[in-house]
Order: sequence, then structure tokens, then C-alpha cells
Amino acid sequence: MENIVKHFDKYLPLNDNETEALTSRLTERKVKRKQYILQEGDICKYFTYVVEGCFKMYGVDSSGTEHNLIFAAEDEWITDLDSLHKERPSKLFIEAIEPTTILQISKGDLWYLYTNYPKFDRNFRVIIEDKYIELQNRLLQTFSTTAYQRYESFLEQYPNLSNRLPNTQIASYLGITPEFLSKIRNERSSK
Amino acid sequence: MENIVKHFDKYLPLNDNETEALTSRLTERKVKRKQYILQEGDICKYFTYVVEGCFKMYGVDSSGTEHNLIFAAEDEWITDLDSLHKERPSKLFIEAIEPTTILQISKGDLWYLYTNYPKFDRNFRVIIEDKYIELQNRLLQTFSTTAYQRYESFLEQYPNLSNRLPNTQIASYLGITPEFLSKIRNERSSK
DNA sequence: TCTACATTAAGACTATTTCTTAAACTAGTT
DNA sequence: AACTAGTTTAAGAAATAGTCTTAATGTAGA
Repeated sequence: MENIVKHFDKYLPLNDNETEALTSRLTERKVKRKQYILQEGDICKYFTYVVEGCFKMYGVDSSGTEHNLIFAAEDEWITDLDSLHKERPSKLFIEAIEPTTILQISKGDLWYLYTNYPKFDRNFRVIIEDKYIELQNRLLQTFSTTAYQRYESFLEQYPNLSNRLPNTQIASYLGITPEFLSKIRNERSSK
Repeated sequence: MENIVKHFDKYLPLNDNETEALTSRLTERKVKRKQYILQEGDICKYFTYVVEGCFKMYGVDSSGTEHNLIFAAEDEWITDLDSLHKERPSKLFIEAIEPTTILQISKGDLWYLYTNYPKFDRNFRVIIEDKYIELQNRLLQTFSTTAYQRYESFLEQYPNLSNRLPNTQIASYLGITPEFLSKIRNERSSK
């Protein structure tokens, strides 16, 4: 719980009331490698904060291929906002890549916080805005650069993740096959 | 100004104080077709609400090709959040596709509203969340479907825009050439 | 009315990426 | 410590979605 309180220090830090209101509504869970916290068809019930470990969120296309939308490691939030908000079945999976510890808040409790402690509106506004920026840059890159360049920027932007994740997962994030990523890495190291 | 006040009725409606605080900080502008409200290299200063007309926001790649990230028509917000927040030069252009009327609020004034009227934190949190969902679905589609399918969903999701926009602009949004979009349209109509 | 731009067409083309197979390696699990 | 499943590299052949080119026609803005 310390982590998440410190987490908010990056935004508007929480006072004692707010801290209590938040922590009393969080549930800690341990999730094993390859375990899901959301599967396609489920309605997403929680906003999840990662204390330790790492998730991937991905969709599966008609031919069964996984496409990683985003990773979430320590000190990051993850959820399927679409499903959470609109209470419709998710098109996505959220799966642990490592043994992971999380704190979860249910939609109802989160709404309670929003209504009674406006600071959460503020803090989550900024959190989402940052995620939006990330996603927008990613989309622009996807349109306007080659897989080689996208791998380069991935390494730059997420140096910690790039050591930690299997290349299959990185390939899926970049939108290519693992074999092709291997070629890119080969090309890279030889120059 | 009526429009924008009504706009907030979709979220938490504004009371008289909030309405006054907002409207007194908005500047109305008329923008001609092909005129920019943001160019690459500028630092984005405003959050812009579209009263009437339509913008495209796009990036230009190393070979000079434009890639449309998003359109914004009546009753929508547009800005380069990255540049606005971090006060760094934008990588994007925001250009009017039609003669357009807008209401703009400066970053400073927006921050003032956030600080003094928490409802704006709430409302913009929800606005951004919706945009985030849109972007996430778009990214997933880009990875997992063909241009044909993406065109289909574009027509479904933005029926009004699809009549209004030149196909060159739609092609740029889909990440293909206008010639290829023409092929897709041809294929479509013949079945 | 003029002019620039948008659309359609159609065929040739190609670059990027996938597919396939296979061998070597690595890390998680018991 | 051994087993097993999954990961990485390799390399050549193959596919294909999408581009390029040219050109004629259509359309909307000024």
C-alpha cells in the first residue's frame, strides 16, 4: 500500500483522509505467470495497479494471432476502460507475464472516490492523459515508420521492459512475427 | 457559447458559476479551409472546441506523407495534449478541412478552471477517457485487420464524416493511398 | 467559368514481412 | 538436477497487401 500512496505523490499527493478512503477500498492479489485478470467476453470490473511484476493486454484476431496493445509493470495502472465504463464484454485479455502483485479497486468504489474526493478525478485525469499521449505517439509511429525504427524507439522508450520481456512479446507489440524481430536484431547488431 | 454549455450536459452539467467561469475564458475564432491552428514545431497553447466545421490532426513522415491521426467535427475537442502538457514543440499539424468555428481556452485558463472548479477535472477526465477508448480500438484494428475491414468500420463508426470528407483524407486516416482506397470502394460496390 | 484538386481505373511492380523448417538455447517447473 | 515447454536464431522461399504510374474523368472552390 505504501507504493500506491507514493505513486500519487507524482500528481496531487493524497492527504490522510484520501489515503484512508483509497487504501480501505483496495484489494491486494497475487497473480501467477500466465494467469488472466481479464479475458475476452468478460466485463471488466476493476482498475488495477501493479505493485510488482508485469502484465500484457492484447487482442486476438480472426486467425488467432495475439496483438499486444500495452504492457503494465510496477507502478502502472491497467484496465480495459471501454469494458469498465460501458459494462460491455471486453475484446481483450490481460495476462500476467511474470508472477505479479496487484492492488485492485472496483468500479463502484472508484466512482465513490471520484464523487467524494475530487482529487481522484484530477489524478486519474492526468494519469489517463499521459496514457493517451503514449498511445497517440504509438499510433503515429505505427503508420509512419518501419518495424526496424519502431523497435529502436521501443528500446529507447522502455529500456527496462526490453530486457525483461521475451522477444515474442515484443514482436507482438511491434506488430511483427518473432522471426522477423530476430532478423531486425541481427541486422542491428551487425552495424 | 450555448453549444459548449449544452455539451457539458452530457457529463456533469455546469451550474451558473461554472458556466460563467468557462465562457468568460473562451475565445471564439473563425478558421478558413486549409488554415492551421497548430503546425509542427509550434508549442500547442490551446484546448479547442469545434462549434462548426471540421479539423484533421496529422503527422508528416520522413518521405513527406501525411498520416491522419484523428478528425474533430462539431461538438468535439481537439488539441495536441503532448505538446500542451509538456510545452514541447509539436510533431503534428491541426488543419481545418472546412470553414470552421471554434472556441479556444488557453492552458493557463484551463488550469485555473481545474484548480477552482473540480467539475472540470471530472468532465475532462471523462472526455479524455472516451478519446482513449477510441484510440485504443483504432490501434487494435490497425494491427489486426486489413484496410478493407478498417474502411468498413470507419463507415460504420463515422457515417457522417464519411460523406463529408474527401477520400484522400479517409485514405490517410486508414493508412493507405487514395488509389488503394478507390480499389476497396470498387470492390465493395461490386458485391 | 476556370483551375486545382479528387476520383477512378488498371496493370505492373515490390518491399516488407510471413512462412517454413530446424537446430540450439533458456528458463520455469517438478 | 533434470525435464519440458517455450524462445531465439537462421536462412531461403514465398506471399500479398498495398504502392506506383499514368491517364482520363469528375467535382468543388474561388
